[in-house]
Amino acid sequence: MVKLKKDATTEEKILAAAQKIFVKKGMAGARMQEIADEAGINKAMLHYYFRNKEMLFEMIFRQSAQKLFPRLNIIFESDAPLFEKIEKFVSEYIDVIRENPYLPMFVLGEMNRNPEGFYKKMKYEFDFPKPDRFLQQIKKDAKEGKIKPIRPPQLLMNIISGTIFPFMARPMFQMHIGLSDAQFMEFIDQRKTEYARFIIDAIKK
Amino acid sequence: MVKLKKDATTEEKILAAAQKIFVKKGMAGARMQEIADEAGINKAMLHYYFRNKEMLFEMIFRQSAQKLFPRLNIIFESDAPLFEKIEKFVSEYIDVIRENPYLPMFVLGEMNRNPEGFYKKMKYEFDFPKPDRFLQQIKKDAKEGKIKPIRPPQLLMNIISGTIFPFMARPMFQMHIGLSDAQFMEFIDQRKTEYARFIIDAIKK
DNA sequence: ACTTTTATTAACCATTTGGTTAGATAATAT
DNA sequence: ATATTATCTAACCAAATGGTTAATAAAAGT
Repeated sequence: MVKLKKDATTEEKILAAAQKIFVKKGMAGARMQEIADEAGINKAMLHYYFRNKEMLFEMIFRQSAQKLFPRLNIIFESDAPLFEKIEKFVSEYIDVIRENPYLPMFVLGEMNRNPEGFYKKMKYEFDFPKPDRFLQQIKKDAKEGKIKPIRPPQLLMNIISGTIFPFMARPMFQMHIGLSDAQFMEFIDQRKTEYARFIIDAIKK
Repeated sequence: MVKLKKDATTEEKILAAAQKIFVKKGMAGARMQEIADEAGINKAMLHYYFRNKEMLFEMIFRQSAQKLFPRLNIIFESDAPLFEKIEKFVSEYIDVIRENPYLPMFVLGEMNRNPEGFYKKMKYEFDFPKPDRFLQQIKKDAKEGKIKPIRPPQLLMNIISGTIFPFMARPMFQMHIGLSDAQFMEFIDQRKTEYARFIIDAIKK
């Protein structure tokens, strides 16, 4: 319907439109015609530039995963002390998602529907966040008594859950507690600092 | 394909099959024919018992939400002390989801795709969990200095995130850390007790 | 017994949807 | 200028898909 970027190349317009539609409706719910309309071009162009729906989808999925994951590594791989890393992770990652609030539901949802498919592809194709070092750090700090004993994967899961989940549960949460969009954003803003402190409080001695 | 309950009524068979297919593939991805096959009946029966796809879907969605939410109230409304409530919530709710691991993604996903639609319907149609009392309890305990100061909705979100999210991120997580299904279940089992303790550690003085 | 209602099926229908094609137009090279 | 290649469109096509129908079998009333 509404095309945003006027002077973008056709290919870019398609990708932008496809991103929007796929992310909102998923692979199964997205319609090629709708993507074409959104991009303001003829449907045949989609096939001209990207062979078929599946390939276009894969493009978008990869692009989405690229937006979502690589930044993790920057934090995971840094050699800051644990608490600082946690603070950085929560704050920065919330920012990332706030700019693309539908990405987590899209990526995890599609992954859920077709786990094997992605397993093979993704792992080798781009730098997937590798939390090994981060896990090691937790293990070490726990052993040295810097933090309470905790299983590293559990802590990692805790951190990520509290960061990502609020966006996935957003409609439910807003409807439930009765929050406006602005109030939800305020809630998220508080979270940027408070959730890291929460985590740290849970593990510090 | 494989029908499980032999002596179930046709209507039950349809609901069971529809549940399975809808929850796995979502409204858009589910095919009426596939549901019929799964139930081992003629496709026309679906329309005989449930008018059309949308109504069948709504049936399943409601049924799913019923499985997922009402138990929350039992815990929310109880008058146990906070820490006990948290322990109970995490443990019991993980059990609920473990029996229906795809429900959260299904319910939240569909809700995301069509927020307005559900807003109107659900709120009045069945007892939606009302965390008011629980939030009040947190507020009171914080004010009385029983726990560290924390905004009640933030704490609520933390509890729920860590309980539900692991199931939604399961494929990603397993692929990522390299866990077998058995190992993931073990991970979840640990979580039943450890996550409540984690939360409590974060808020206790 | 037989009439009526309920349950079930196979075949069919209309629309949607992903995808193709033949041809036009614009850009680029020679 | 002319040939060649890349970009784009309208019309079309075949398969998939939600939904219907007419006929039949089974159950329930009478």
